[in-house]
Amino acid sequence: MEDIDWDLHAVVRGCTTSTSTSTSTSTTAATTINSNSNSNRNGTSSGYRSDYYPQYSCFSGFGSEQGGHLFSHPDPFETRNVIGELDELYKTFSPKTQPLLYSPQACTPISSFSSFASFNKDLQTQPKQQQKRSQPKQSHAGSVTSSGNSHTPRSKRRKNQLKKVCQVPAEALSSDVWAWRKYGQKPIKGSPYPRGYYRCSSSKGCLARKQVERNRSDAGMFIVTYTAEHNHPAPTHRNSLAGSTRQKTSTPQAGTSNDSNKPSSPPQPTCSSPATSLEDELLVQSTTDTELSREEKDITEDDDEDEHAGFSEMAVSDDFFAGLEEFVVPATGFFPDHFPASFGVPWHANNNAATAAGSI
DNA sequence: CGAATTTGACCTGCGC
DNA sequence: GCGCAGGTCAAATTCG
Repeated sequence: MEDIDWDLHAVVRGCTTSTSTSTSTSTTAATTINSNSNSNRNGTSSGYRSDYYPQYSCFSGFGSEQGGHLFSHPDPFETRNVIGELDELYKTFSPKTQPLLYSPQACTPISSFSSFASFNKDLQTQPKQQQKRSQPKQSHAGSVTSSGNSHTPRSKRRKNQLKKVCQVPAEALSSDVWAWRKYGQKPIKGSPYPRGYYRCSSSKGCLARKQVERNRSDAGMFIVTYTAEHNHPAPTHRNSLAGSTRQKTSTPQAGTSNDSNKPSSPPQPTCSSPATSLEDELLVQSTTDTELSREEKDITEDDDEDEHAGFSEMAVSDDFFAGLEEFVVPATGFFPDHFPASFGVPWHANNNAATAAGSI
């Protein structure tokens, strides 16, 4: 419960932020953060496919060194040059990949950051909050840790993992063909929105992971970080594999006037993907937050907003997209017919998410 | 009943 | 070296 406190504050801040900025980022850029020991066994087979997200651009770069300079461009909106560089990098990163589908206008690498994590940290200048987690360690799962994924000692997680960060519109989230299963959610310091952790549920052995976080500056955008790659072909149907992703929408959350806005998301089984749900969650949370904190807007620290607002990075390794070609959609088309419902996404419908957020 | 989500706890990396 | 924050696990819960 104590967390609530934290959350609320965060919420408040988020509210402010989201409302105030929101313009800077409608574009996307991509950056590959750090790469090394990620789990891609065959860097070739599967990966993140840029065409998958036609709407937002995808770039890829390498480790922080390169990635960093990539986005160090002073003017966030001077995409062209940057893009060119990105493109090169991208090629470097995935030589065999096809040309990026992103369009210059669409993508605007804004800020430069070597790693998303650090990026976040930078933003977070607020005083450290005391964590109340100093609880006696239980020998329960603690050690389990390593056992769970004995192969991947957490140790190298942060340092050597290949991460691909991208900023995508809410709609894009739902367009994800992969089946993701949520395995955790955490409030992120300095961010009003919690970060959701998802792993590929299509294949048990798949190490692909994804983190979804709402953009502080632009509530309409989500920061998605992909880690590792899929070791299996993308499902033809988004939900073909994990079709059972729960869609808790429903329920009597109807109270929210927002519902009226959304096309009452046609319960299309196929459309309701994990992605959607996560999207919902985040959205809901933010929404809730917004409502809650509306009054405290001022509290916010807008400083960061602007700065990161622009950062939309997307590093996509071709692998990711391998097999997704079918999903490639014309820049205009945006989504394949598979995900029509996604749009109607119950932004506020998911009380679950709300609950989660609130309970945090 | 099986699968997905939620949530609290634990572990590791990283900054100070 | 210490503490914080992020990331992951797994039990419990919920839902189809």
